[in-house]
This record gives sequence, structure tokens and C-alpha cells, in this order.
Amino acid sequence: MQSRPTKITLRVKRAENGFNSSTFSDQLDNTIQKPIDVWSEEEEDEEHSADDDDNQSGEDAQKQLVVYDPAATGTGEIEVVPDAEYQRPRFPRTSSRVLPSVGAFTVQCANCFKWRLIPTKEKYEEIREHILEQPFFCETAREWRPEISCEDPPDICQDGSRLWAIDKPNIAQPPPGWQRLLRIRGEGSTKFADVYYVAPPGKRLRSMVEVQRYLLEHPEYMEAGVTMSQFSFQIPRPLQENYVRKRPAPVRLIAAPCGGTNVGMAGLLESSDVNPLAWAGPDENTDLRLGGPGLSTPLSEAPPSEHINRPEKKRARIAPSSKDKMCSNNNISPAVSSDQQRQQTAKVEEPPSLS
DNA sequence: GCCACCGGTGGC
DNA sequence: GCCACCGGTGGC
Repeated sequence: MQSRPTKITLRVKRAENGFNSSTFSDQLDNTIQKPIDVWSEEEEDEEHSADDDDNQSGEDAQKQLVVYDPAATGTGEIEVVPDAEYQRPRFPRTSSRVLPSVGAFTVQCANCFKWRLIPTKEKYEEIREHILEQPFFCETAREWRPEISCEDPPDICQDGSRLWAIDKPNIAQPPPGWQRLLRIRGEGSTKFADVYYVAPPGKRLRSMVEVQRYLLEHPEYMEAGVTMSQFSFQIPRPLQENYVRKRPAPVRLIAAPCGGTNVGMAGLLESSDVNPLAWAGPDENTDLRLGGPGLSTPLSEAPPSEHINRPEKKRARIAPSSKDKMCSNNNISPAVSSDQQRQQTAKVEEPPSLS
């Protein structure tokens, strides 16, 4: 049934500026916020600050991520990336650090490829769960936007103002009463995000092993029908290359063939260090390039060295780099050409400046 | 003392 | 290279 791949997206926002989700479309405005709302660690506390406040601003604050999806193979995939703050037991950890969080959920129409904002995390999870068998179309959004059609401009497009992440498709919705949380890590981390499931009592589980153990210890859930198949710890992929620090290549010693320059510091060099381009990186554009080869090193504003050489203990937090690109309304779908076909889901950070 | 976040690693 | 898992720890 599905003719073309559909994509889903989530918006991620960076807290620094305080974020808010305000607006892209008026209508959505309200709706959207809740689910996706982002929370910044700074404000965090309230869970929803959603009400939002500012947003646009940040230059850096926002980046874009797209969640990718290999739908190429024919099926699309979507993943859930809810940030779920909403009833979360209590996450807020206010620290000076600012972490991105999901600011919105979007799905790409399988027909016109425009991105449509999904009003709630639950709806997003529902769509994602069946995206392969039931591709998403603009008409699907009529459930919450009666007038919408492929003729309307996209709700959002991939510009450099947000972080986009492509979700994996067909991830089961969490069991009733359970929450699936996606925590986006800071740029330059070794992993893009972490998924947690929060059991009704508030117990946080971070792996299938823990889930299984928990279910065994609490048979009541299994009796109620909860099964392991309802859990998935798959994380979305950042569209922005280099958002995640690559694992250092196996240390290669530089040994000079024969005599010569045997540099002794072998261990100190990593491949990336040797690549001059890495630094120059404009990084700014990586956003739209999905599969393309690109720079492979760190971006962000901090001097590369920060990324490459990792700080002694806790790595220094890197401020998000700013990038802004404009996205015209009419611009359809993500500029990602060929890749377009493969994406299914994505997350993005806060809305641009629409204000 | 708790726990959210991060890093690292083993296995693929 | 990616993913799953889990230990460590700083900040509360």
C-alpha cells in the first residue's frame, strides 16, 4: 500500500534561549506545544514552559536534525522520539548545561513530501508505529487540521535553524501508562541520544535487559499484556553530520616505513587530527545533506581541538553552533533530494523565526 | 544518597 | 561504524 515513503520528524529545541515553541502556524501553535514542547534545562522545571517563550532567537540555539530513515529499502521507518516531558516524573536537572530536546514531531507526506507537524507525541507515536503499512499523507492530518491538503505550504522545512533527526519507523507505542523518553545528548557526545522507558510507578529503564528484569519482577504488567515487543531502544539519527563524535579510530601509530621519520607520538594522533579540513568546516550546512559525504569532523563553535582531544574528565560542554538558513515557505520538502526518498521521520528543533 | 547524563566497550 | 548495555559521577 504505500506508494512512497513517508517521513516523520521531530523538532528538537535547544534550550539556551529559552525556547519556545512558538509558532509556525498559528493553529498548530497551541497544539503542538504540549507534546513536543521542549524544555530546556534551564527552565526546565516547569515542564512546560511551553508556553513558551522565546524562541527564535537563538542562533545557536537551534540546530537541525533530521531523523533519517532508510526507507529506501522500501519501507519506511519511523521512530519515536518523544521527549515527553509531559508527565515525566521529574527529569529536570538544572544545570548550566543546555541540552537539546525534541521540540516538534513532523511527518513527511508520502505524496507531496511536505512536512506536517504532528500535534501530539501520542499521535506521532501512533503514526510511527504503522508508517510502513500506512503511509502518511497530508489528508491524514485532517484529523486535526480539517482543511489541510498537499496544496498547502509545508508546516516546516529543514533549514538550519533546528536540529533534525530521523526516526526509525514502526516502533511500537509504549504500553499504556508507560512513557518512552528520548533524551538528546549534547553535541560532540559519543551518542546522539538515549531512550528510556518510564514504568507507571516512575521507574526508569534504560535497556531491554532492564525492562525484562523489571517485568519479571512485576508480573502484573505481563499479566496485563505488556510484552517486550512493545519496547524499542532505537534512537533517531541526527541529520547533521558530526553532531556525534565519532569513536576514535583505532589508534594508528604512524610508523615510518623504514627509516625515517618515525614519529614517536603515534598515539597522540588520531586520524581526524590529521585532516586539516576538519577544522575549516563550515559545518553550517550539513544540515541538509543527508547522505553525502561530508566533513567528518566536529563542528560547532568550539575549536576543534575541543572535540578531538577530549578533555580530561568531563568534557567541556560545547555550545551549539548557530546556523540559520531560511526556508521559504514554498519550499517543499526537505531539500534533500535524493535522500528525500529515504527519510521517514525527523525531528527538528524549534521553529525558526516565524514568530 | 539519588539519578540524569555521559563515556566506553564488546559484539556484530 | 553502529548498537546495546551499563558503570561512573557531578550536581542536586
